[in-house]
Amino acid sequence: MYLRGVMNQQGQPGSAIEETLRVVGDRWSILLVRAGLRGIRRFDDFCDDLGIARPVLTERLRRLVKFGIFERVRYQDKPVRYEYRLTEAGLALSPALVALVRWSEEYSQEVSSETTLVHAPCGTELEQAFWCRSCQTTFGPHAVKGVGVNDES
Amino acid sequence: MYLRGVMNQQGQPGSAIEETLRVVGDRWSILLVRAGLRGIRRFDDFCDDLGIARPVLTERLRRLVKFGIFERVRYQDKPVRYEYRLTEAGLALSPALVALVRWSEEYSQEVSSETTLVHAPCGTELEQAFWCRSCQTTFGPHAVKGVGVNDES
DNA sequence: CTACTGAGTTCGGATTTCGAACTCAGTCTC
DNA sequence: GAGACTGAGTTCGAAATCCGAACTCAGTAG
Repeated sequence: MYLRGVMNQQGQPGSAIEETLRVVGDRWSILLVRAGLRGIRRFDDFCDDLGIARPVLTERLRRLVKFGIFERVRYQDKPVRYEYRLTEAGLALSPALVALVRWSEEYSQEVSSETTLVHAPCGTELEQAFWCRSCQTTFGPHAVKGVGVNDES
Repeated sequence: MYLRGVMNQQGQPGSAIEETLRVVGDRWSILLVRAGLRGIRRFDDFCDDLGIARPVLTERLRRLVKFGIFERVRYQDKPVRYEYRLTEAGLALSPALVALVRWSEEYSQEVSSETTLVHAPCGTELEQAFWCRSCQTTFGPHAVKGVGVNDES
């Protein structure tokens, strides 16, 4: 097989997505982002909502803050209290989340097969597509070059 | 099939995405899917490409097979050899992957900001959008109802 | 004075991950 | 036909993570 410029062994850069998954690719981080999108901001609320262990939550939030996905905001002074809010970068993870939710709905028979993701203004179930500004068209994953979907085969 | 029966700690069913992340939400699984999309199929190639430890790869592949994302295919008899191919469900994870790659490129500090994802026919950098069949429009994450993106704010 | 809140820390034990070396059947090279 | 090689794993002990439960610390409320 041919490796195209991706060195991932020791301390090498690795591709962008590998770094990203090193930050966000654990069992909790994406769930934390989702909780953030649902409006959860406080330590104890994350804890209760996800059932994550406190020390792990502490460490995870610290890391997500460090990588600019959440920010730690003082929201009260008397007893000093902080909460965690998604940054713009954190919000920008929502397409990935939506894709995961859609996949979950389609391939996990389990439980409600009710559609949970809709276009807010009209209530229609949403589709996810790629958009080409030049061509003014939408297209599916097979016309994407770069993840390797269409490399060789 | 697929994800039926995945429980969280307390034995509760949990929402669809929680189950999904329980299967796919670790440091390696998504990278394995990506490697699969890039055409990698053999045990040793996954190993070399990702630098994943062999015992972990064994366990991870077994799980992904169990949940219908990869299938284990005998491709040779003389010495019996198996390889791992993405199933349809596995391929269907590509939108999530693409979303992550795009996010990585845009927000991940470090490394080249060269565009790696393009619309194959024309070479334009792709955008990712949601598509409403009823309205015949694309829209961004803020018009999505269901992940909580539009709760308050 | 006591109880409670919120955001953490500390603890010891259980689980997961790691790299390196080993296995095992068959095949290729000399 | 002896030795090296291949591919798909296992086995090992050490190191890193994860866990729940209990504790801390500042301030507030009764």
